[in-house]
Amino acid sequence: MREITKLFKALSDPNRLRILKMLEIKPLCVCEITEALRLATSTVSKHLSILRNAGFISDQKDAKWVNYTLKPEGKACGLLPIVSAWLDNADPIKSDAEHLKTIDRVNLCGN
Amino acid sequence: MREITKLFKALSDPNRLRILKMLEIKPLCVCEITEALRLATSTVSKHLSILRNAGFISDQKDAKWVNYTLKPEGKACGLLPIVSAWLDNADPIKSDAEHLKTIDRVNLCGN
DNA sequence: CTATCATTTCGACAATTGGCGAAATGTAAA
DNA sequence: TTTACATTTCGCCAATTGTCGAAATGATAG
Repeated sequence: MREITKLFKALSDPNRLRILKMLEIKPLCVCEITEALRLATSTVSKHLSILRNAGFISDQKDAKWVNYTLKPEGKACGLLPIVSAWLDNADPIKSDAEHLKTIDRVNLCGN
Repeated sequence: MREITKLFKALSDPNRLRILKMLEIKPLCVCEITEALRLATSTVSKHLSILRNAGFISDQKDAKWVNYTLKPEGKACGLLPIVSAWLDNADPIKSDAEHLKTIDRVNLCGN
């Protein structure tokens, strides 16, 4: 029961939904997501830990960065196709996708 | 976006999930749900308004009582089959179903 | 018309949540 | 080994949430 409510709590925040939709496009590191959402790094890190803990995403170290990716297996992701389709028409989602094209981790974080 | 997060917030509380599962069995009035969950009536009423507002349930007046029922149409209920299956194995759900058999609104609320 | 009674609304309170900046962590490069 | 820097953790604060009891509501029954 706790597992299940944790899963829905994770989906209850607009910034976390934006993160999931951006990860649908490609894996991203914390600083890229921070730039896209315009939140403090620590805030983004906390959102990511909530999504990871609920089973939606996982992380892999890559040089200086931590890449986050959608986790295709697991109970949680049975919902994602449905939710994802709803979100395509929601407000900041399309502009996030555009914004993402202009974001480059090397430019963002120094090289 | 707000619509969608409202929907997930509604599913983020264990007592509200218990209510949805009980309504899957049969329509219930507030006092029956109150007895099943052992919460204050006002608390149950608020949970029901959150579920109604998110599009999961609707209410019909029936003599002295207000019957709540699952709402089969609407975006919200696309999720329910999936969620419902998860919950079948969750902890208080089965005992709620048993408990429900012994609950009668006429006995509960005087006649 | 009045009284009853199921339900909703209100006000209060403790607990949780989302946000921030600062400090800690840990890894990669020098 | 030491430095640099991306990320996480830690306090803190304001806002939201789940809960209750009391008061308001509103419809039914007498």
